[in-house]
Amino acid sequence: MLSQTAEYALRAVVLLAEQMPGTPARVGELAEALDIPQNYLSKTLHLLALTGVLRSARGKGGGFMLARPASDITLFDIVDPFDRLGARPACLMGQGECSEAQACAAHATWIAVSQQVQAFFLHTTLADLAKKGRAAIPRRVPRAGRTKKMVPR
Amino acid sequence: MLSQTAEYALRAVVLLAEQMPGTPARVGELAEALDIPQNYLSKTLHLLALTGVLRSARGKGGGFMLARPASDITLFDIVDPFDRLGARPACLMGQGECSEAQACAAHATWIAVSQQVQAFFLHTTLADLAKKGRAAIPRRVPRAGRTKKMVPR
DNA sequence: TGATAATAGGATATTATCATCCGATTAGCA
DNA sequence: TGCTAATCGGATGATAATATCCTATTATCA
Repeated sequence: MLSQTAEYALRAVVLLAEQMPGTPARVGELAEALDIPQNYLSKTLHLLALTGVLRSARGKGGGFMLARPASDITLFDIVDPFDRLGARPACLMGQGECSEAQACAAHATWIAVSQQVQAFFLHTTLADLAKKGRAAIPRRVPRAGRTKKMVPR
Repeated sequence: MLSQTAEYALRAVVLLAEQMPGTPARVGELAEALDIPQNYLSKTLHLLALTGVLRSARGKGGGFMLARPASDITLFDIVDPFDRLGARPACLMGQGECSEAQACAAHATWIAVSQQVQAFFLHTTLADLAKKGRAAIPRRVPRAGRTKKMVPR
């Protein structure tokens, strides 16, 4: 669902959200705690600093920290610089076949599903992720239906 | 959302579904019509033949055709050999942090959203895609649990 | 039976993503 | 001011996804 890079970013930022506010965390610490290559994480977080999600401080006592309260940072903010979730093509099939103008029968359904995914990222905040424990939301699981066994890649 | 390969497969199979039943279509035709590299499409469709979605015939008059009625082929059947949509990890963040045992507040919501995506692929058939025009039925997708709050960016 | 038309499929090239290396830059502190 | 700790960021390497090439195999038809 998410690229490796976006997932790294997400995990690191969640960890940052648990940090004492005002105190930056070093990339080395984060990288070790999350088992992520340090130099890679460094660049990833640097990009988030450029987009305004994080603040970075160089030099002794430096590191990364949230640029604003966790409740003001959405998953979209964190993930979008790496995987662009917005601006997704209207149809599953890319350029082909099915468009707003002449939609296939599944078009409306797909749009609805796809927008729920987007809404999830747009509306879920870092603060939501940080809160542990059973969520208030009841778990309603639609049935999975048949699953055919397929040839592995 | 889908890999290039899966998208190619989907578009090609949709085209196959519009073919006269019983008459195979050549890869060359499909590839040209869809602007897909021919040899690449050949292998892609071959895999779908192995999984039983298509039937292939070699030699003169050969080609690919659906192995069963379009209404019996789900999008999952077509896409799963390339992108495994099933068996997706429980949480966005992969190994970390948030699991069934100790879920973050967004966990249940994410699961619900993610399962709607799966349900879409499992329950939408090729016949649905082939039908043009405004859909009669958006096939009733249960609504995701409301997320907590909306933060304007 | 030979010519031709098609898929089958291994080997290989190309490209994008993921990851590492290492020097440059910046800030704090003695 | 110089030492040290940290990010910055360009260059490069590794790996996986995407695409191409070429030959083998198979089926049809004259």
